[in-house]
Amino acid sequence: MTQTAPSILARRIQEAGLRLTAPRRVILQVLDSADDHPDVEELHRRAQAIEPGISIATVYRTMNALTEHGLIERQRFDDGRMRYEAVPEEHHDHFIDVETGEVVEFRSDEIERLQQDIARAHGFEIVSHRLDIFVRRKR
Amino acid sequence: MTQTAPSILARRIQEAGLRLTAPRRVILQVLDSADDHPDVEELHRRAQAIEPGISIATVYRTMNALTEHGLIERQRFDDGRMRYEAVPEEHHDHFIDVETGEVVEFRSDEIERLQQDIARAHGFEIVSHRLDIFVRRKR
DNA sequence: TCTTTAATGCGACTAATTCGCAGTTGAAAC
DNA sequence: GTTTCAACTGCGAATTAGTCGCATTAAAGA
Ligand SMILES: [Mn+2]
Ligand SMILES: [Mn+2]
Ligand SMILES: [Zn+2]
Ligand SMILES: [Zn+2]
Repeated sequence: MTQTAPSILARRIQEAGLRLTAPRRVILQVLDSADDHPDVEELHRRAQAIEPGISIATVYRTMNALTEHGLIERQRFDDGRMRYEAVPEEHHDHFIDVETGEVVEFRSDEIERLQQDIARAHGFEIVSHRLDIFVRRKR
Repeated sequence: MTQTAPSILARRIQEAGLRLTAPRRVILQVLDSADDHPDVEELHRRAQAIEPGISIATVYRTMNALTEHGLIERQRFDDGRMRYEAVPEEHHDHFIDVETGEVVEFRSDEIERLQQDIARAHGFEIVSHRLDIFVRRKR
């Protein structure tokens, strides 16, 4: 039987003590082949395309489990919904094009370092942060 | 009759072509005397304390009107709800203490400038941005 | 193969916010 | 001061994103 290549996340989900179920296999495959920042509804749509019958509740629960175990990253831009992306090699922040909705990633070591400095000066240690820059294309 | 001093926002709301109604007077008074980042439920609670009978729908609608006219600033930290604050003299970003929920404001001209630089390098112009730093007190 | 218990699908529920509607009222025009 | 009328209000119903209870299924370790 031709079977889909095992997801990169599949290993990690089992290492985390989670079960690798059929719906999860599909969701992980969707996540592996995503290079954007889909929300649950979009993930569900993509999962359905591979294997109809997967419940949206399962997508929600799976994404929660993955997030809690640090296997995926969760973002909320400006519309209400949560968006997901693979845990990146290296932390990055986001430009969001207000006209198109397009998301562009960037990283500034300088900004990261300045945040550390400012937090320290306030007697805080950083747990996490989010820098969303809403932009439009210059012309 | 002793009447509350007219809200600073009262003038501006009329300049914006909005009506200065009784519920709005109360809400504006609440906003003027707030120095934190209350959500709608908290604003409603405070408004009710001054004048019972004000509907939460009115608070929602008023905050939307104020936001649309740029008379107030709207934030969403990490819980789902929207939070509001007076439009600040000068833009600032936020530390959010993950243990207490406390919000501390800060401003870094350097970070602001770097954002401009990076956006420009990507061919973007910045519409707005948000930098939320989730922290805990160092000890 | 057996057993245990996490995971699933479903539909009901919740929380935050919006909306339709009938009645009220600010404020501009008389 | 009175009239006028669209903006605003309170109410409850609707919407949206996400969670949860429950009976059933099925991973995966023994
Ligand atoms: Mn990203
Ligand atoms: Mn602030
Ligand atoms: Zn960053
Ligand atoms: Zn800033």
